[in-house]
Amino acid sequence: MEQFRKQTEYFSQTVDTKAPTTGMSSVRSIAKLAGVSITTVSRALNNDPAVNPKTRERVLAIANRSGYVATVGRRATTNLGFSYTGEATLSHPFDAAVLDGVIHGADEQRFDVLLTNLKRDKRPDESYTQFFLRKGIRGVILRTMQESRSICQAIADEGFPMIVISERFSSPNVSYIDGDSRADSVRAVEYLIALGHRRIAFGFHSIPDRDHTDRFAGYKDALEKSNIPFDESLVYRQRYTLAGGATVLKMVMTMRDRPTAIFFADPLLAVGAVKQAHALQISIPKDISIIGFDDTNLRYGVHPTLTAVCQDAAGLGFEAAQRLTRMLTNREQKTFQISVPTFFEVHESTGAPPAHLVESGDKNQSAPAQLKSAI
Amino acid sequence: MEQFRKQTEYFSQTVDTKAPTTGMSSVRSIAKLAGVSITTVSRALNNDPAVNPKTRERVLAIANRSGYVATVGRRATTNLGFSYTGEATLSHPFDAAVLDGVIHGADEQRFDVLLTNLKRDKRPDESYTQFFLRKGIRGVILRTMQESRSICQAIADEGFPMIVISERFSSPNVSYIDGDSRADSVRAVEYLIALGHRRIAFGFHSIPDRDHTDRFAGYKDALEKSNIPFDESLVYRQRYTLAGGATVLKMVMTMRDRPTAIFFADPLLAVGAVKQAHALQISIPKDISIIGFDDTNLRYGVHPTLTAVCQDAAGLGFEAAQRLTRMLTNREQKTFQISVPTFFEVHESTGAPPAHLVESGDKNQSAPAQLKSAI
DNA sequence: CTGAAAGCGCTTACAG
DNA sequence: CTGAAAGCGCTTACAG
Repeated sequence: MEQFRKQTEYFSQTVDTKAPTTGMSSVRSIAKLAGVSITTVSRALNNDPAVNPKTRERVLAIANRSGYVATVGRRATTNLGFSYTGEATLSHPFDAAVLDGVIHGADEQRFDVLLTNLKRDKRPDESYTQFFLRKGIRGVILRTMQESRSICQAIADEGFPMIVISERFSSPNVSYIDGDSRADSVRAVEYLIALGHRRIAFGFHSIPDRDHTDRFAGYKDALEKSNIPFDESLVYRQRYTLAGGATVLKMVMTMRDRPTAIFFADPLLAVGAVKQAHALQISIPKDISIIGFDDTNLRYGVHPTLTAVCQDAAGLGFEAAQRLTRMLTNREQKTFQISVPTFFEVHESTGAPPAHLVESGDKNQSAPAQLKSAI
Repeated sequence: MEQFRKQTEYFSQTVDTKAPTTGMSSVRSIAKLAGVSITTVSRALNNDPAVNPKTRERVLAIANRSGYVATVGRRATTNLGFSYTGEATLSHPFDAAVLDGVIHGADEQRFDVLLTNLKRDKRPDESYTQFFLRKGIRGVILRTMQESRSICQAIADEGFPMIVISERFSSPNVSYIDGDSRADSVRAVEYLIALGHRRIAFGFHSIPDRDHTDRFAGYKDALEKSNIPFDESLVYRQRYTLAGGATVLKMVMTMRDRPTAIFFADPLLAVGAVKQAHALQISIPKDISIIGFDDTNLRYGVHPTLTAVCQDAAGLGFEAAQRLTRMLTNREQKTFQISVPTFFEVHESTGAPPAHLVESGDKNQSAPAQLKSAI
């Protein structure tokens, strides 16, 4: 498929951690390597509480390293897992696009995609490896949030083949692929500043994740670089819905000394704000400029077409699935840490601020000192 | 989840075809029932060409009837399949919403959802039952198009647990759940007629499926009921994209004797048309009325909010998955044939036609005789 | 085209 | 907490 061609990688590092193993892994081969009986291997794989924790750990580590695979009948499974470490957010366009990409990325090596619920099904006493083996999953693609990042780390530590989508990890053993939106967030806000905006609101969703944290940081960076004091009252946290975006717009427009531009870190918020502006007969960009974020092509669905920081969510899913399944097929173990830069597109939702709202004097002048001290 | 509460069924019939079976099904129990050895059962399940086709068929039928389930290790699989009989269209909002519903519907009975590619993986010589067993799938939810409907029939004929989403079948052994949009399509077009519209265009996507065929039929019904001659030149087939909708709008607006309203059978087409209208500074509904179709909540994402025929795609997926997994858990076999009516919502994209484009004379008068004879 | 029997991979009483 | 051995469910030469 055209849309899933390989992306150029700008910030990519690949670490070989193990040579490919040879031969098929079985309870027998694991038993030999672990120096235990096949009985113990079976028990360890099935989480029999009788097994010594140390033994269990050793067996599972060898199982992962040797590429042990559950069988349906006598055949090796070909399931690629797709799991959330926290709440599933599949109704969000980002996730729908990622999954679409994952399915196509799994195509080449003829893997099927199994959607599993870690939260629902993982027994508290079993390891992640045991859980995935039980589901016939050979490798897993993970979606995570800040508060459940440790689960990704734990899965990687067990040595189970995995890759996280849209988070970053400093531990070299955790594979991930993410879109790096911070630089373009800076660029987006600087673009607004260059157009003459000084009071710029920021809207993001209320679930803490790395993407939104990055974009928030980019927003603050840009303000700081232009000596515009950061104003907490211009920051809006909302649920990622159209209603959330509409709320931000309504609040912004009714503020005293209102902002002349809004940068949204979430596609649905941006679309909801545009919609609300139409309803209130507020003209974009004449009355207010809006920059959105777009994981797919929602920016083209509204009028005016949104100036937006964009990433190809389907591409991230495709890349993750293709790399992981190739790794599984070639029986090798690598770690991928890939950051794909976003791109910034200027369309029609941004322009100069309304004349009557611009402070008099030099546009490049920094905000007055009393504003700074107010923070 | 609030959004996945059980829907009221208006047109539902449930047919009991078999009493629940008792005990676990195995090669041994199937062998006994089929009067063959376990060797032959194993061969039949694995599609060994040596097996007599009649024997194979008998064995597979018994396997389905007795609820034979592949095992991972020694455990029964809990995979609910989600498959397309033709091209996958997961990037469409309808499919994304359906899948979201399926996942939540599978939750109650703790099933996982396995996305498989029939086209890619089914070997030409194996039966559907064999294919699904090989994947560890216990029941399958199918998405289909007109030209691959026969695959759904074939799967049902084999006796494999299944349910089709969004098609209808007359054979009593094929389970389905669909949204019935014909009546509301009539209502939508009649609403336009009541507002004074006479030249009403129809836009739908180019992939022949039952939903769109229904809506087209509803469109024609409504015209006929009001004695408005059907005009093929007002029918637009487009790919289900924003660009497709934009094209329809541009073509409609440049027609001689142009339509004053458009009824779209696809959400993306409708959104694309609204967007294009803004770009051309065409006012909705002052210059043209638009009625869309909405599987999710896209109608709220554009301005003006779209008057639309709506269905809850996620609800269809939820219902299908919940019924199928309950059936599998209770080891019973039933057929479901359920039609959930759509609903028609009047919002802001519809109004009276522009005065200068309305034919003089009584609005309720039928079209001139010479137009009728032109068909 | 079919089956009895050996075999494979895994699990599970039983024994220690 | 562990293992030898029996057993389970399925597959696969081998024989006919």
